[in-house]
Amino acid sequence: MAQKAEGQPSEEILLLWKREQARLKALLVDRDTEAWQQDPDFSGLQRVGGVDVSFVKGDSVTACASLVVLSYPELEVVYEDSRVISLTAPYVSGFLAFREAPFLVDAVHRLQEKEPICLPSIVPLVLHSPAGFGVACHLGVLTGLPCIGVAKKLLQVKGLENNPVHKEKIRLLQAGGDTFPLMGSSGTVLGMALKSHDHSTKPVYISVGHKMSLEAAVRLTRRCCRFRIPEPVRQADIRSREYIRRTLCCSGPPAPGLER
DNA sequence: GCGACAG
DNA sequence: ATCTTGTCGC
Repeated sequence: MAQKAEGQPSEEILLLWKREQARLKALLVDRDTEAWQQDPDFSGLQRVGGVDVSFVKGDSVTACASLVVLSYPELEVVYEDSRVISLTAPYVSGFLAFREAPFLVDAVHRLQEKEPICLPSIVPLVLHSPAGFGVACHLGVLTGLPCIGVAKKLLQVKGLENNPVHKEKIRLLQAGGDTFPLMGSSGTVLGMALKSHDHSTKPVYISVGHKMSLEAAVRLTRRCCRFRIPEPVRQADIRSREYIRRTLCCSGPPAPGLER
């Protein structure tokens, strides 16, 4: 039975989701497992991936999921898989993976059968996610690929708050590469705020995904940044958006400037 | 005057 | 997520 893509999920579904998260969490590997992660320059790493899902304006069901693969360290797109999808689960903060991950897993599987060459051995997948057990962990465990969680905003959970103290820490970040830990109320480090390049006001929030330490995740993310948003995720975002524009152009109000 | 909370 | 223009600065 499919869930509705809008509204709140029933308590029953929510319970199932929590159990599934707990099940997957037991399979999570939060340390470095690949040889290239030990190298200061990540030599040996040849591909990095990015995923994103873009939406149609007044539609909470129709979207476009994109998976891109970039060469490393050049950061040029060498593969793209974009397609229109129909979401079945609603968005619930903390459970984003149940809405988006199934389609991302599909894309990874298509990559594996269509372009096995693209992931010689390792494709670390960069994407958005928070601290805890977000999309990066979820996707990582389900695909077995190393993943990194990258979020544009702080997920306010487990004591994390975008309060004046937090804002002050952001203000104190000097140069690209500077970081500060995201300390949860339990005293655990849930992630890192990273100033992704010299001239960005807002940091990016890095959290462990799968098969990679937080330290390596931050270092690699930093190396994937041409602008504030890591290039793999940025390309996935641009391309999924563009795909929607070209494919579903007849929806929504007329574009500004084209009224007459 | 609205509303704050990954996408 | 999405709706949105110009503008200031490197």
